[in-house]
Amino acid sequence: MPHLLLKDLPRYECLLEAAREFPDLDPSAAAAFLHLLHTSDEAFAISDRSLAAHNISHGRFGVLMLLWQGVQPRAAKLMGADECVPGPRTPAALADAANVTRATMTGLIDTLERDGYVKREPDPVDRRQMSVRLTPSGVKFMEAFLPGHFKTITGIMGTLTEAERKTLVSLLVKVQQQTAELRARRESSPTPAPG
Amino acid sequence: MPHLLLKDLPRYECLLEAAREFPDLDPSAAAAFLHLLHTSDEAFAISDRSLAAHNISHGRFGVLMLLWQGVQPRAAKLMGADECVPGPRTPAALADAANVTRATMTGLIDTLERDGYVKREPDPVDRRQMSVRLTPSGVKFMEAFLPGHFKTITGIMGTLTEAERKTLVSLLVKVQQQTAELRARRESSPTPAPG
DNA sequence: CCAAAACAGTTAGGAGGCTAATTGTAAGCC
DNA sequence: GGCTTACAATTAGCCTCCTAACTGTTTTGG
Repeated sequence: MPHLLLKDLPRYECLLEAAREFPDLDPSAAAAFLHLLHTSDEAFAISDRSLAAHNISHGRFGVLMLLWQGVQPRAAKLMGADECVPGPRTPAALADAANVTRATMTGLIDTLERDGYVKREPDPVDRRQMSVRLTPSGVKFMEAFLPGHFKTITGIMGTLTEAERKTLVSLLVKVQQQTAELRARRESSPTPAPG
Repeated sequence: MPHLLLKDLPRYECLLEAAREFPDLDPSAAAAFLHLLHTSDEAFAISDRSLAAHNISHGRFGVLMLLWQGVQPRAAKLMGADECVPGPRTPAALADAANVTRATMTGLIDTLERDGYVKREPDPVDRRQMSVRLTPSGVKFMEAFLPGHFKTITGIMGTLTEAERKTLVSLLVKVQQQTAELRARRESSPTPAPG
């Protein structure tokens, strides 16, 4: 569902051929890039169907996960907290944790509130802030939904052995580090280094 | 830009911990899944900036690539054609190749036409059909844009050796096959096999 | 030969992203 | 105390994707 990606990826031999015409084209890099996006897209689509069957989107699901760690101690562990931390509560903190803008978070909370999964409450101390909480209905949804969703994800990766998964993650982490560096480089120096 | 994904992925030890509470959670599968989507998202964002700097989106870029193979023989090789094939021309064929709906393709062609990169022409034989072609301006754009874009993609994967790229692709292909099977299974049997 | 079905493309309306502008509240500073 | 700045959240408006409904054209078949 998410990006537009070609249905059929070019074969590697074709990239090799094309590289003769385009000196800037690195065939193995292009192949890795295209396969990465394509595979992620497919995996995302499977996961999305699992969510859509319960009338929930990936965005909303992320918010529910973030809120859930404040409700269920065991959920906190899922999200990377060493101990039981309350987790984000304000729209701003949620937006930061979920990596979306505050405006987007407003929209997500709107629909979650409309569906009865979360509730906004004004902060008694700072009247600029709101506090967002899972409703009992939201907690119930997570309890009911998560096991099946975990199975779906396991199914997607079920074809890889433990060792292969480990290798895959280590390669992906390398790419992540590279993208992080590229982003840092671009942010810090719109003017490339002098000299 | 595309999906909402948590900014910080849970660490593997946390997933291991959490798996004690959720019997359906497979820690290594979840880790692989999350890293796959996250890495793809980062790579996509880098590529998207490269495109956005030229006021073009991934969707529009895909359409331009599809049309370009009909103009430039060397471009055809990039797209996986064994020989110089004319490539898709009608909105329906483009939508099919790009894996989006026809309605979406209408919108993409609208904006590309507005920006002067493509042109719609009525089919003289079948008056239901349109024929979409790159304008000279569109061809010029591709010639000017592609080398830099190839460099961007190469940069993203630049941290991996040739061997690592090969390994990565082979693992991703395995996952693709799995997702394809999962999709086929779901499509063919809403009613699971009898007996 | 003409009605029905199939098909190409578009339009209408929805969801979830984004940026930019607004509103209301808190904090800092004469 | 009151002015200015900073901040939280929302609103408004745009983009790209979707599905569903609509328009016009071709094909099919009695």
